[in-house]
Amino acid sequence: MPDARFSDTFEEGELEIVEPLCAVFRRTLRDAGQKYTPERARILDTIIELDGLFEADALLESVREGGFRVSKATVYRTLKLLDDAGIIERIPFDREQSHYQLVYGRSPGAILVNVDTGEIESVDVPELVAIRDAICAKRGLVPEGHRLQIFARPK
Amino acid sequence: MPDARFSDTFEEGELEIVEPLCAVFRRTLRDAGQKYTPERARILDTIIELDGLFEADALLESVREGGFRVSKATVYRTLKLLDDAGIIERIPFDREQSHYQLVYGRSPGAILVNVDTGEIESVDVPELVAIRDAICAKRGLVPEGHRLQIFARPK
DNA sequence: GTGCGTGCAAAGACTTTGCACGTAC
DNA sequence: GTACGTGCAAAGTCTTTGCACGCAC
Repeated sequence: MPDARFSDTFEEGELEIVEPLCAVFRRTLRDAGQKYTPERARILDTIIELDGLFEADALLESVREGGFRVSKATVYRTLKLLDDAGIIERIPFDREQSHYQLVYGRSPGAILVNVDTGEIESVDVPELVAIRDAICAKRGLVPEGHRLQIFARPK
Repeated sequence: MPDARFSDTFEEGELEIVEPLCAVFRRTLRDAGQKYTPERARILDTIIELDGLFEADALLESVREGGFRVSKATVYRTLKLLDDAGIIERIPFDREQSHYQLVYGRSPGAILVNVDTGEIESVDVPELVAIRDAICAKRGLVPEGHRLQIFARPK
């Protein structure tokens, strides 16, 4: 199995990533006195392979492909670390398990949910930032982030 | 205790409600061959008193005030009915229980979350509809709804 | 009178945690 | 060598469900 610790499969046409994600994660961990283990590296790598939009159990399954052994607990613990590091974002859903999305270095967008098929797509919505900031400014708040979910069905 | 079945405490300056919410609910139930029970009436009334933004356990507690006896199960079952009827909307949150919001007759808006205090406010964002519709149109989808959460902290 | 609704407790789904062992630094 | 991390299984949280009884229509 490949050693994910030094790979960087994250490539987006839209914007230039100056630093591999794994380096970001490693630095964040080190700054908190935490360790960059093979499990954590492998999990981040798998998230990138999944195109950055996934559920915890699907991630676990993918991580285990090829015989890599990880526990559910480690996956959940790593997801929380990645969330805290601002690399991914947890997206809670109705009557379903949470989804997670890669967000680091991407412009904040929306989740488009096809209510017929359950299919989920990530959409860029740059103008949301202005809307959000205006709402916060009016109340003397500093925006920390936002999340938009759009539900739709085929015509 | 007051009989909620015939009261209508829902009043919004912003828009005119032509029909009491309880009447909407009652009609929806009847159309589905279901019954308008005191429990259901009381729960809807309490939601209105809570200004239409609440969590399931807070609702249960409020409903029980004054000695009214209801089970948790009935509250959850009624919430699902109200959601299906388009009167309220379930809003799943991170690492927390879901929140619910009164939406019937209101323009679709956003939830503003103060990440320091956990306080939650409902905000009108009419321009979201256009954004949403444009995204759906581009993909040949019919919009069913949307949901925006904004996270902010005091300056 | 019949079918839908209710309460209770138990089950469920997803996620988190305690503990003993293992390993990155 | 010393935290910190891991796996396992058990516990937690919120929510849903099965069943017997009760009530709205």
